[in-house]
Amino acid sequence: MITIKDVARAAGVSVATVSRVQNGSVLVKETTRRLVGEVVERLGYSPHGAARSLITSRTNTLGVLLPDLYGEFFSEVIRGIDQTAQRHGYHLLVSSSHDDRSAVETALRSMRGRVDGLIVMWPEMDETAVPNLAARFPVVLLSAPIGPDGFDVITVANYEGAYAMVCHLLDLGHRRIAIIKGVEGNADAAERLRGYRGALASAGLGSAAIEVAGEFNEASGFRATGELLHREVRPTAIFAANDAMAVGALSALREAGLRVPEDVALAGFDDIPMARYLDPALSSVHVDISALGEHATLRLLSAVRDKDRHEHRAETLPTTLVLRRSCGATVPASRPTARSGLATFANSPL
Amino acid sequence: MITIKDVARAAGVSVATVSRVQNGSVLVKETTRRLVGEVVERLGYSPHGAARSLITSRTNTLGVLLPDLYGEFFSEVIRGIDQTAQRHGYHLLVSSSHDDRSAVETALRSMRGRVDGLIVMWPEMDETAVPNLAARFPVVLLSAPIGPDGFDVITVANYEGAYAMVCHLLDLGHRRIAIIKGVEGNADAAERLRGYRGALASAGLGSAAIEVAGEFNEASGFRATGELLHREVRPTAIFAANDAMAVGALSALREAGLRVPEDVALAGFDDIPMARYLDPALSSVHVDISALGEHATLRLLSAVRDKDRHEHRAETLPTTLVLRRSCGATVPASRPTARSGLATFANSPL
DNA sequence: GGAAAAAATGTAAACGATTACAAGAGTATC
DNA sequence: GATACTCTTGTAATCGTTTACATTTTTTCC
Repeated sequence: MITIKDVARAAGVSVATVSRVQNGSVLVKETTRRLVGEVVERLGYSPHGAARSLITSRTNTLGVLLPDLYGEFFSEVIRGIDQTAQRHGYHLLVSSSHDDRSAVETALRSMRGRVDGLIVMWPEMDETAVPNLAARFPVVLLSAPIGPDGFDVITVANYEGAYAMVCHLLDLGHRRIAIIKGVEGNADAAERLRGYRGALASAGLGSAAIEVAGEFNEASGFRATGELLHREVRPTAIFAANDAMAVGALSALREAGLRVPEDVALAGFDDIPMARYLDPALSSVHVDISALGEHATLRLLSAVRDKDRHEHRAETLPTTLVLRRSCGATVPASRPTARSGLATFANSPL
Repeated sequence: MITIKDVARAAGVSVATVSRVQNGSVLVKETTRRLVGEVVERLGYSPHGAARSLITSRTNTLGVLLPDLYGEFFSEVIRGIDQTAQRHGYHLLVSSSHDDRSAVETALRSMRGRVDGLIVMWPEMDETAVPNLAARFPVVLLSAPIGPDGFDVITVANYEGAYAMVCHLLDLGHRRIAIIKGVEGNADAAERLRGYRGALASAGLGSAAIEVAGEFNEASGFRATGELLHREVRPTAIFAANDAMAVGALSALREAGLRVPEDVALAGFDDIPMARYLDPALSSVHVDISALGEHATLRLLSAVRDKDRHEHRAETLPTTLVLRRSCGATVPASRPTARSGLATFANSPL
């Protein structure tokens, strides 16, 4: 492999000069610059990243720790992170499947000296994990249920979104509204549940809650819906704590011969890209998922570059209600309006 | 930041000993091992990745270059890569948006000394780019239209898959079958088109081809379908060269008040996870997308570990026809069978 | 108890870059 | 022509590890 020494020798200059040319230093005569440039080109030299990182103590890389890489949600998060990082000249080191504490710690250790900062999405996290996270390099947390002591935290307006959606279902006249809950111990799931309960309570229906467990994936949404349909008193509306479960619910309802929204209304959370293409198109609480990644990256870059001046804060991304056919709002079936079918092309990231 | 020297000093041993303990060398007395271990723990030491890479010339990281990170297809590819890499103790450095030559070259340069090998998905690549790829580190190409001289290449049975799907549509009695083509210059797109033409030709319909341009995304599928519907002679079946375009086509057909499959049959390619949840569920040429990533990773790991013994080869992943409602096969609407709706849970990776 | 062998530890040279500092080469000024 | 600049280049230390080799300590065996 070609090193800087090879280039220096071939060009008849010192390694310092080659280094200076590579880094665009002004202290190089034009003729030398050209000479070295040619040799670099001819030999196909590219600097050794690790060596560079070692001496400069900057890697130009950001670490990303996600619970999983499966599904549209994480895909969108990564896309947001990647776009932003790339725009600022940073690479991405990704790692997934960190459900338990020790897996996260292992991943963290292995990142030292490889990244300048880290984005961690870990909704199951609790305060006891904090000490391990801090004091290595800047960290931005996504969906973590803790305050901004030591890191930036970015969350989604889960409570408000769920509250609004359930209120909407109430407005449509539903009184038996079920929720398919998210993963136990997951911060997003907990807040969405709280929003659901809050909305029911505000309508004086606090005791009418119908709650069934789910795990944020299609299969559990399918299963949970089957369970709901076997109860004596069937719900007239189902609010799934995320879209993946809503997709499973939709399959289960179709399978049971029930029409959506006529027999059972359905709503989800996240507004993943797929939501608008389902039939009926899925009403959901819209989250700008890639913006989540983008904000996280911007906070992290700020922390990385102004280590001193940067101050941590907690940020909450707003949610909006996206009403499509599945919840039985007044959107006509055959000719979808701006918010449901076709016109989504206008504001979709295609 | 804590370095190995700090640990050595605190433990009253040399850095060599600390290093040995860290790497589980057998040449360490048990008591020393414990002592050092405790100090490491107490100080929260973790070795510096770049320093380690520099001296060992192994990074334990694989690079991944994709055209994009958007959509279910790439998401699945990455998932396959990640799972496999992780299982073998490797990290992933990802980079996206490499449509043109120079972007790829830049990305390549910046990877030296940061990765042990590279997976490049670059369907628009041509032979002239080969010299730049080789001679740095092991490279595995996905969907590249070139032979295995210098790297491993993994492709999908595009021709066969498209051929089979179009034959199926012919079997169903369709005679005016349109194709929404993929990106110009894209190897996968070209092969799928060739399969379409081949199938028509085999039925003596070579001159009846109806071809319209597309770009592998929902919007272009929508647009292309609109175009098809405005022709004097409407096709009775549409074969989209990938599922994303089929999704757009489905929206356009629904929008035009046409029933699928009764008025127009529809089929896609890739069988992305979303396909089974559409209504009607989308018939598609199934590609085991995450297996694509997995195979690429395994080939690369082999190349990385047995640099000498490893020999390059070209591998083609088989495709299978997945018939759901959208193409008008004999799958009943209300009770989906094993291949279409519900039962997909059984073999899906949920 | 002492020599030889085995086991444990330490010393120091790498790895490939960056960069402070020193030094050499021009060039303007008197 | 010497002095004091500026501009360009080179020398060598440094980053944090690993590891060959040297050295010390412990064990074995007679």
